Amino acid sequence: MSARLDGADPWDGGLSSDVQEIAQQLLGRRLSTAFDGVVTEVVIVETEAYGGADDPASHAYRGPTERNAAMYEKPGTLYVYRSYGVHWCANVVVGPPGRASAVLIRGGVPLTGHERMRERRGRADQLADGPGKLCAALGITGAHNGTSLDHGPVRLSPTTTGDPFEIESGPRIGITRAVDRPWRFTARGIDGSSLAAT
DNA sequence: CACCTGATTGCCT
DNA sequence: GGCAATCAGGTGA
Repeated sequence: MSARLDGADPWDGGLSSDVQEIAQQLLGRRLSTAFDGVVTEVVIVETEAYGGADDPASHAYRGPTERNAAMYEKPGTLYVYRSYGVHWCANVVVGPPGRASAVLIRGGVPLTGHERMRERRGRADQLADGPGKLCAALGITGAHNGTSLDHGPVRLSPTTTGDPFEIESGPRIGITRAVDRPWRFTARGIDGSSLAAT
């Protein structure tokens, strides 16, 4: 399996209705923040697709709530929620509006701002290899929930790094409902070694 | 209102 | 591998 964006807006047209497709297309793209004048950036290497009312594992399965409100916003909106009362997890809302499907960003490879990310994580390794770790490394918090990934404080690049990779799929992690759906996607072949480091 | 669970992480044995 | 941390949402009395 392979995925290319070819410059097309991944949230437009028919693609928007297929959250699994988008989840795979987000692999290899860059997620970045620039707080206090310091840019931190990772390459997305692991994602999970979550549907709306049709997905028992989705936060939107039981309809709109105060927490999941951002999921009902337009595609390209950032949905951040608190996990286990401790961590933050970031999702990319995908279309169409009102469907409330989103892609959880589960892991990334550090690309820019390693020093700042090490400070935020309090350690030098495993900076972004988990949804909570990734948010911590980039400084993403609930304050950014509902912001635009196109114009907001948290940005998602429209293209991939260009590095070749293969996509592996498997069951989603940490859920108890709809565990049979293989909606977790991992980019195999991206380890950061060939990516520019700063 | 009380209780339970969870799209996790990191420290402990 | 086990388990505590820590809290909002969901469930039920």
